Amino acid sequence: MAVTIYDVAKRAGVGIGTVSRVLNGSPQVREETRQRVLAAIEELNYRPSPIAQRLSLRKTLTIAVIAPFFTRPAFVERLRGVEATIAESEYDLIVYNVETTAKRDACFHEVPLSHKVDGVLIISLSPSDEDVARWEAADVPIVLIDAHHPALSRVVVNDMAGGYMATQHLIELGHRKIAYISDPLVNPFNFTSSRDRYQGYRQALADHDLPFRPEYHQAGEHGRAQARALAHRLLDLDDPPTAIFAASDTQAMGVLEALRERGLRAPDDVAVIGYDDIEVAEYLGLSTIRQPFFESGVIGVELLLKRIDDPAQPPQRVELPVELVARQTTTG
Amino acid sequence: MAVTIYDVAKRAGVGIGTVSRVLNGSPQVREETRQRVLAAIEELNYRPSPIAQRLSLRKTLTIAVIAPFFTRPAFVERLRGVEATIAESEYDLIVYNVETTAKRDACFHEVPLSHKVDGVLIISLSPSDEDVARWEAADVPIVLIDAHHPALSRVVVNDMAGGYMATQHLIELGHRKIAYISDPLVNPFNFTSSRDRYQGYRQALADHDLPFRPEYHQAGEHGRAQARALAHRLLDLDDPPTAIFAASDTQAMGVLEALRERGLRAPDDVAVIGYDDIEVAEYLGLSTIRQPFFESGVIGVELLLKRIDDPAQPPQRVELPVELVARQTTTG
DNA sequence: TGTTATACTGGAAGCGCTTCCATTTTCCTG
DNA sequence: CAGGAAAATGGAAGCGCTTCCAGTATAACA
Repeated sequence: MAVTIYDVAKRAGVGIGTVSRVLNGSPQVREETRQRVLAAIEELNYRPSPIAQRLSLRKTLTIAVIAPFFTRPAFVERLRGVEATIAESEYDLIVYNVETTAKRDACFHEVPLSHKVDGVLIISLSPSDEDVARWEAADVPIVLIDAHHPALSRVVVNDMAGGYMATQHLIELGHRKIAYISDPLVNPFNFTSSRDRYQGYRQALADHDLPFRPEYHQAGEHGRAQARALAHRLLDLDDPPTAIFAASDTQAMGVLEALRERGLRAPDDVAVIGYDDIEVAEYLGLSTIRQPFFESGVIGVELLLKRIDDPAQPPQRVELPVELVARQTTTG
Repeated sequence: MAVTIYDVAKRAGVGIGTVSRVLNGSPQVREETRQRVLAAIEELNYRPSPIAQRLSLRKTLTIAVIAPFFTRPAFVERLRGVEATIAESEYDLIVYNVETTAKRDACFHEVPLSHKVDGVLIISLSPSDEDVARWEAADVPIVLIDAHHPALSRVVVNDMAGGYMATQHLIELGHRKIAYISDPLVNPFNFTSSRDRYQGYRQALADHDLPFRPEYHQAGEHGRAQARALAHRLLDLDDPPTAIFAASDTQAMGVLEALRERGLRAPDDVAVIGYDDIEVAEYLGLSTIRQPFFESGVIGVELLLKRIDDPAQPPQRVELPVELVARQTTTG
């Protein structure tokens, strides 16, 4: 049915070994023979079967990415970086979107052991020791992006520094009553960013001799609506904060919404800073902490491909910088 | 190295045919034998090699999606629908992100002929007759989402109706001077939505005996910043419009930005309606036309899988409804 | 011219499955 | 308990490649 290497060989009057050699650019083919084979390939419009190649090579030439892509805008940017880098390699990219812990567990269990991929990229989901042990037995290279495990290669940003930076920015603007709105510090997905940013927030307060007030930390499910409710709770306090640091821009939008509902304005009444610098942040004039999403995807893939080529590589940790982007919601 | 079907067969004291039969749930295996095989699989922690299965079955069990995913928020929603549906099937999903016409052409040329996939989903990119002819020769099922070609199955929304609906909404609110901001009607990616919505816009004007004024249609590259510039141009007109219909919410945001820069307010000074109902539209109080992105992805996959199972299926066209979402930027 | 090193080439074996066909086992029936 | 139909099973062939090894052509040299 489909054209195979045998058809090409017959047409070119050579053996299949020779065809294979020209396909793979082996130098040990006489130029004249190569041309003949190339002509036959062209005439038959032949494309080698990737499946057969993979079986023979004992490589899948594909890598998987497991991520909660679509629940948060930032993941899309990371995926762009991943796709762009994979596209330049000989690998295919297969994607698994995780929106529930059940799906995460299923992916964690099945994907690395499925013989479907040569490596796995995991975004924003930190595996347990048990997961990692299971994977090591299977000998599948794994790289984390925006997630943590000491035994695995990973590319991260310093969320603690980011939290510190955001808080310090507010302090430098003269604020003393600074609240923090985030996801639950402990959550089923084991997202660590809210926790790390919280550490930075606490540290910045401490370094500037500001007291930490438990009621100034409000945590709830991720989302604009939830953050809005948390902001209202903060503003209802007897001694409400004059500045709010939200653990993501999405949440910061909820905060802005709450302010608007009360006829309050940022930064005059309450300063607001978010985290991520998603697309709309600029439009909203939202101050934020920018992290290099696209680049994290690129580097994650690079680490993974390197690991696949040389499994002896020790796990590597790459830390990317974050950057303060001061806009109107803090500086007016 | 890896555990193969032979290892399982030996361990269970059966032939490989029998192991294959239990793997594939064939009924013609004695229960006792089945249990023995299952036990061996368990003990050896065996997983069949998908590559070998695929070679033997002569199916790739994977489908590709080609899309300009990341340049516009709406695509992400569609991708979610695609992924969710694929995840429930036995297929893998491999993704190609298209951000340039060169990449699009490369994907259009290579992907369907590559023997890598059993079917292809194309989002928002309309192929040429030549493309389609080439694909038909290769006999690869193709389904379009939000794109058009008479010979291919596709799931679309009625963009003309959407454009009509948006315009009529503005007319019903009393507006007579209604402008339209869109992508170029003819563009390298051959996106058709701006064009179709334009038709609807024109038709609604005509049906209500309103003149079409060429200067009220401003087209430019997609993007908030570009739309902002176009809006300024409209507002600089001697007789500026009192309402602006933007062909996407992203562009509507640019319009709102321009208004803000002039100290104008929506809807009092200028009413604004967008298209898509992306996430932030609600936050902004932006009136818009909602289309079922997620569902379009789901249905696209369903059409494709049906087509793969039965290649005799004639091409099908599924039209999804659009819906007016009236918010503050038109109704105050 | 013969000899030998070197450059090319053909094709069998093997990758890990599915499936078909032949063979063996089990189960009825009389 | 024999005989035959039905159920269960084993394993060869084949999917389309790569690669290794053996063999053949070519070139270089004496």
